[in-house]
Formats: sequence, C-alpha cells, structure tokens
Amino acid sequence: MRNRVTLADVAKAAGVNPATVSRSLNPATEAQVRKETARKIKKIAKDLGYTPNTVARGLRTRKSLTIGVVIPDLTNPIFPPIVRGIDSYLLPRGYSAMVVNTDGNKEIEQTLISSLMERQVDGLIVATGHTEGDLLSQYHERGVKVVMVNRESPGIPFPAVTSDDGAGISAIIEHLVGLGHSSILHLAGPSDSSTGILRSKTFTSECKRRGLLGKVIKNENYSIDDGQAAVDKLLDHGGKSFTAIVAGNDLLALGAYHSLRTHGLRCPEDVSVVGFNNMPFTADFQPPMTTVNAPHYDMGVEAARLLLSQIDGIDTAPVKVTLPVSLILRGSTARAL
Amino acid sequence: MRNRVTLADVAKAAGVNPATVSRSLNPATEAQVRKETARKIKKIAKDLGYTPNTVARGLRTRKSLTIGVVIPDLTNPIFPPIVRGIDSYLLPRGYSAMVVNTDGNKEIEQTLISSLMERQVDGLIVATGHTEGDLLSQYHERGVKVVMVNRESPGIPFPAVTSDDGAGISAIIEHLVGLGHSSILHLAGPSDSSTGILRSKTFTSECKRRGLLGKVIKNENYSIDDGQAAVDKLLDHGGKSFTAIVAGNDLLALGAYHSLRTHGLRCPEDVSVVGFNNMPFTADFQPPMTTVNAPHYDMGVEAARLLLSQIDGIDTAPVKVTLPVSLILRGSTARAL
DNA sequence: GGCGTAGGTGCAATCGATTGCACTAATGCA
DNA sequence: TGCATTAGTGCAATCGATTGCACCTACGCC
Repeated sequence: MRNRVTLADVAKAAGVNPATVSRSLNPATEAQVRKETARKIKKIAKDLGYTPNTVARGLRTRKSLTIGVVIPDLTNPIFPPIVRGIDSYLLPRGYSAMVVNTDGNKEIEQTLISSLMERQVDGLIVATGHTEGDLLSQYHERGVKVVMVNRESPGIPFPAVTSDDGAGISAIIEHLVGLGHSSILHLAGPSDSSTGILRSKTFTSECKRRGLLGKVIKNENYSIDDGQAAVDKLLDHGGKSFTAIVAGNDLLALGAYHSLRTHGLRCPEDVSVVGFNNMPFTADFQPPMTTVNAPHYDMGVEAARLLLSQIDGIDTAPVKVTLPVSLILRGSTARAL
Repeated sequence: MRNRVTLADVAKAAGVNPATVSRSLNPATEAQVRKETARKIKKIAKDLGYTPNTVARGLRTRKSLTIGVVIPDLTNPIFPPIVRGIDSYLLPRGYSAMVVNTDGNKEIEQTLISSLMERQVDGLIVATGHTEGDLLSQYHERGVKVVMVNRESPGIPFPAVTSDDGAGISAIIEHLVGLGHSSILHLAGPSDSSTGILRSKTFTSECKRRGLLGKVIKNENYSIDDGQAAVDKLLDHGGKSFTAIVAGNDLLALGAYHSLRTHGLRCPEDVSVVGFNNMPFTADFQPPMTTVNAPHYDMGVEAARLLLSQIDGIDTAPVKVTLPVSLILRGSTARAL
C-alpha cells in the first residue's frame, strides 16, 4: 500500500539498471553517472513519486540515521528544550531522534536502551546518568557511541555536556550572603546523579569557606513532592532554623514553596528560596522564582554535535563541555530579617 | 561493531538452518519447532548475545513497528503528557514513537512527515490539525493510517481523539455567570485549528443564548505573547470593557495575566481570567489559574489505541472519541464588581 | 504391511537499496 | 594506427530476517 515505487520501478521506467538509479539519486555518487542520464532519472523518479526506503538503505549501509535519546521524563520541563536542541542539530543532517522515558527506573532504562539498539540506532544521547554506570559501560565496551547530556557518567569516558553547576551554586550563595543570609538549607537532588552530587558538594564547600551555617537534606527525586515533603518534615519538627533555601532544582524549590505556604510562612519575607535550571514558567510562579539559568537548548545542540562528530569518527576523545550559567534574580529572595 | 551476532551465527552454532532459529525465537511460530530444538536454540542465542535486527525484520515484514507523532512544539506543556500517553500504550506492544515538531509551519510539517514515511512508519498520530488538510489528505489516499489527537482534521475521515471543548466552555460561562459577569472577552485560538474554532463557536453561542455581552479576539497562535499582545491592544485603546476573560488555552490566559499586570489591573479582583487545558504548573501561577482540565495523557493513550487497531485492521471506521473535561476552580476568578 | 498424514526442517526467494567488480566504448597519447 | 586510460553502466552479491514450499521421517490406521 505504501511506498509502492521502488528503485527498481524507476530503473525499469528509465530503461537502466537499478544501480544507475541509485547512483544518480545519491549526491555523493552522482558524479559517476553521465549528467544527462542523471537528469533524466531524477525526472522520472520525481514523476513516479519515488521515495527512498530508509529501512532498506539502513540494512545495506549499516546506518539507521537514527539517534536514541534517553531521558527520565518528558514532562519535566527542562527536557523538552534539550530534545528540541538535539532535533535542531540532527534534522538538517538527515538524522532523526527517538526519545524514550525511563522514569528513573533502571530496568525500564535497560529495556528501552536494548530496544533502541535493536533498532540499530547510530548513537545514544543519555540524560539519565547514574553514578553506577553498569548500564552504559557495556555499550561502551561494544563500541556504541554515547554522549551524556545534563548529567555525567562517572567512571565511563563518554563525552558529556553539562551546565556549570558549581558556578551556579556559588553565585546563589554569593547572592544570599549579600542579602544577609547565614543559615541556609540545601534541598539536594538525588545522590546518584552527578548534578545532585556536584551541586551539594559545592554548596557544602562554599558554606564552609564563608563560615555559613549550611544544612543539607537529600531527596530521592528531583520532584515537587520530594521538595515539599523534605521541608514539611523539617518545619513540622525542628521548626525554622534557616532563612533561605537553595534547592537542587526548580521542582524541589516549588515543593518548598508549597510547604512554606501550608506552614503559614511567606516567601521571600520569611524565607528566601532559590531554584536551579530556570525551567519554563518559573517567572510566573508566586512569587516569581529566583533561579539559575541553564542553557538547555544549547546543551541539546552541543550534545548532538558531539555525537555526530563521534559517529563520523572526527572526534574520538571524550570531550567534556561545560556551558555557562547565569543567576536570574526574581522575587523569591529578599534580605534576611 | 554492533550487533555482531546474527540469526545465521546462531544457526551455525546450533547446527540448524537460520529458518529454524527464526521460528524458534518468534513466539508466533515457535509451535512449528520441536520443543527441545527450540529450547536449545534459545539457550544458544542467549549465550551468544543475539539481538534481533529490527531493521532487517522490518524490511522483510513491511512493518517498522514505529509510529510517527507529529506535534507543534514539545515545549508547550500539554504535549509531553500526550506523548507519554502514546508511549505507554505503544511500548508494551513492541512499537516505538518517533516525535517531530512542526512549529506550526506547514512546509516543515510536510518535510517531517515525508521523512517519517521514508522511515516506513506504520502510522501517524497527528496533533497539528489544520483546517485545510492538504497535507494529510494525500496520505489518506495512499492508505496511510492516521489518527488525529487534540485537534481534528475537518473533511478528512481520520479517527480523532479530542476533549469535550464545548462542554468545557459551557462550564466556564456558567461559572462566570454565577459570579455575576456579563461582559466577557474571549481570547480565541487560531482559526485554522479545530480547537480554536470549536471553543470560540461555543463561546459565541453560549453568550447569545444567555444574553451576555461577548467579545471575541482572534489570535494567530496559542502563545503567551499573542495573549498578552491582544489584551494590551484592547487595554491601550478602548479601555476595559469586560470583567472576565475566557482564554482559548492556558498560554493565552497567562499572556492575559501579564497584560493585566502591566496595566495595573488585578486578577481576579478587577478581571477574572479562565484558561483551558489545565497544563502543568497552572496551579502555581499568580494567581492560581482557574481552567478546564483536559485529559491529555488519556488522549494520548486513546489515540495510540485507535491507531494500532487501525493498523491491525480491527477498527477501520473513522471513530471520533471525545473525552470529558472538568472545570478546575482556582484563584483567577471572582465575583464581578 | 502399505499408505496417508502430520510434524519438523531445510531450501531458497524475498524485502529495497548499495557497491565492488567487470565490461564496453570512447578518448588520449605517442 | 595501436594501446592504455577513463568514463559510464550493468551484474550480482550483500545486509539480516522471514516464510512459502518441498522434503523426509515417523507414526497411525486399516
């Protein structure tokens, strides 16, 4: 029913061998065919409505022109920009992305990556870096091309594109100190993610360096619920022992908003809150959220670029690219009482 | 480098014909093989680390087990849930989704759909319905399986999954009337989208039926900027001639928020605003947005279900599925002054 | 004991495009 | 004029899996 017209059909109509048609239609081999022949074939192909069969081509050339993109959850607003950035680089180069969601579940991730490999993807862009890289190390051994984005994979020498989280946290602390805060709570992200580790590490060392009272609470996931639960727990028990909250990401910060509200605390008057990522809509929250902008779209672009250069064998060194961040001052931070 | 182990390798190791291996590994044909043979082959396949090559299989079976998903823009928060809904139905059935973004541009859409067809997708789920269906009608003629989601394609008999927009608008009007509003502004969505048309049509007829003063302003896109510009224009010129705004979707409503704020008007005290879709984070806006919940995830699931039943030839009638909506009352609507 | 049948495998074609090699004709050069 | 190139095409194998058909064996039945 579909794609009735094949290379052989065009060849028959043109009275030539399929090989000649193939060569005519491929810009790289077109020079091998007499100009006039090529022109004629192209016209016939067009008239017949010929469309190449990417599947058949992929079988022969051993390239699917497809890239697998592995993310935790598309509904987390930082990922759509990354995906679109990836797409923007891939599409003009003839590649397509196939996006899968792992929900942070390693078994699901394993299954999905296997499925992508069966589909003969030419490479993987992975945004679900865990500290134990069992999943990916096996692919590294098999020579699969992988680029990490947003998170790194400790121990496995894959190229990686991340934002400068350390600088982001430092800028936040500097901002808060400037507002007179000295006891600060950090809602840390998952400790099996490179971002969670790096951000909380920087938080701790900055607090120590500046002589601040820094408290760290770990969260299982980068989610609103986790952030809310963590602050709830603290507020229900010890009471408020901090004047500012540095969240591991915007979702955790939003959870903090919720908790503060239900406990009758105002943000930023009673407690300042800072997010991380500057995901969409943070400016429309109540209050508008002070956060660190991470260039997600650009990270996607860069990751795609690195992957294709790996595939083309241009760049084989495991480059680490760190993109700059910037502190976005909005309404969720204020002078400490 | 990749997928070194083929069916033939397994066959050689097992001392049988590749055909037997194929039959053993395929649950549907496994019965044709002697039990013990099948068991032995499976063990060898596993030991060798055999993974099927979906590309080769697809060439022979003329099924790619891949579905193309065409959406306007992944960063619009209503689409990730739809995509995840689609995925949730597809994955357990061996299918994968390939998502593309058109940015509302028909040429891009044309290119992307062609690319999907070249990749031999087994069907299309399309969320970018335009009123002129030139793009899709050609595929309908060629027998390509298509299901519309979120929007419909007028004139082309594709199955479609939508939310009950009419009921949603009616509920909004009823709510606003109950609060004493009688002059209402409608920020209508694009007039080349079925949602934009239906919602604004219902708005107009409801206003007429109830004797309200209803004004409609059309927007080019479902975007924050368009919503803001539309309200800006009105407020800059005629002044405030309405006490409530019914937006075509949450993004337009958010644009209205912005415009009201820059004009020194308070929501909901001075003007009530209602969105549509209940996209993520609307509850965290300032003020929390009253809106209509559309079951996007479920719409995705349903669309995938319809498409697969089309593909399997079970359901060939162009079913129209309409999912119920519900009004979510939050803080952006109040009694009219 | 002979024949029919079903179960179990193998053979080989096929899906559609690509590409190394071979072949022919035309051109260049001496 | 003769020989070596080169340009332009065709032939056929190949990628990896699937499947219609043929074949063989062993069994059951009369």
